[in-house]
Amino acid sequence: MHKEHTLTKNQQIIFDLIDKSTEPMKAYSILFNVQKKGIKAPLQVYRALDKLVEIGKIHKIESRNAFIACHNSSCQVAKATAFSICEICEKVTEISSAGLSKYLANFKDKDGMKYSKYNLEFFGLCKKCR
Amino acid sequence: MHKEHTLTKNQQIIFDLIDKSTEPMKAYSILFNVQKKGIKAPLQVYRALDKLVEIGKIHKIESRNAFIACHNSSCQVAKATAFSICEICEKVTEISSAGLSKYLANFKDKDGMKYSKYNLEFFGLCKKCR
DNA sequence: ATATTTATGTTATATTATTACACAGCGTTA
DNA sequence: TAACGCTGTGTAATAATATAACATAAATAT
Ligand SMILES: [Zn+2]
Ligand SMILES: [Zn+2]
Ligand SMILES: [Zn+2]
Ligand SMILES: [Zn+2]
Repeated sequence: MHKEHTLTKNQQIIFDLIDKSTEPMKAYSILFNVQKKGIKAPLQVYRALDKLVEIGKIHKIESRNAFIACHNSSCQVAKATAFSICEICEKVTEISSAGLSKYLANFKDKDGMKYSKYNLEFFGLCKKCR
Repeated sequence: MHKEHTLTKNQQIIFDLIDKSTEPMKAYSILFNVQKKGIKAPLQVYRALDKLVEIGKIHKIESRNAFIACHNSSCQVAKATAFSICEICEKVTEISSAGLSKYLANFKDKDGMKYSKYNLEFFGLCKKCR
C-alpha cells in the first residue's frame, strides 16, 4: 500500500519517464528528456526525484547515481532495498526475496545499533553477460 | 592477507589521513588536508583513492561519497562490505559479522545471477543518538 | 479567509569526478 | 645498452552531480 500518492505534474512527468525506462536513469539525462515538457532546471528534477524516492515510487542506485522505478510491491517505502547490478551491461534488477529481507530486517550488530533502513547492492554478471 | 601492498608516496599520505580520521572523509576534504604535503589537484586524490579502494585498504561509503579505512581483516579485498551509518551524527562503522557475510556470499537470486561482490549499508541511530 | 505547508520557477553556485596530455621511474627483455 | 610496457605523477581544463537562495503559486488545514 505504498503507491497511493497523487503525484504532482512534475513528479508524474519524471516518474513516467523513469518507469518507462529499461535501465536506471541519471538526473541530467532525465532533465534532458523532460525539457520539452517544460522542466528546465536541475533543481526541478532533483526535487521530484527526492519526493519520489521518499514515497517509494523510485529508488536511487547509490553506486551509480541513477534512479529506477520500484517494481517490488513488498519493498517497504524504500526502507529496505536490494539490487543486483551487472558490471558489464549495467542492467539493474530489484531483488525481492522474502528470505533476504527477513534476514536483513532482523539483523542486529553487536553495538546495539537499531536499523531503520538498509540498502544492498550486489554486483556480478547477468545471465546474458556471463 | 590483503594489506601487504607497498603504497606509493601519494597513496601513503592519503591513506594515513583517512586512517587517522574518526569519520568518513570526502575527496575534497582530503585534498584540502594534503595540500601542505604537495598534493595539489583533485585527480591526484582520486587516483590514490581508486587504488586504495582496489587493494582494500579503504572503502567508499556510496551513500555519502566518502571514504573510511578498512578495519576488518575478514573483508575480502573490498568484495564484501557492510556498514552501519547513523543518520544523525553520521558515524560509520564497518560491520564484521561472519553470519552476515556468509549469508550474503551464498545468496542467490532466482535469475541465476552470479555475484562477485556486494555492498550493504544499514541506516539507523547509533547508541549515542538514540 | 487566513495561516501553513507543499510545490514551482529561476539563477547562481557548490560539490564530486573525469578527460587529456606530458613526463618520470622501474622492471623486463631484445 | 636501448627499447618497451607498466604504473604512478603533475597540471590544466572540464564534465557530471547536487544544492543554496530567493520569489511566487497552489493546495491544505484551522
Ligand atoms: Zn522497491
Ligand atoms: Zn549484463
Ligand atoms: Zn573492510
Ligand atoms: Zn549517532
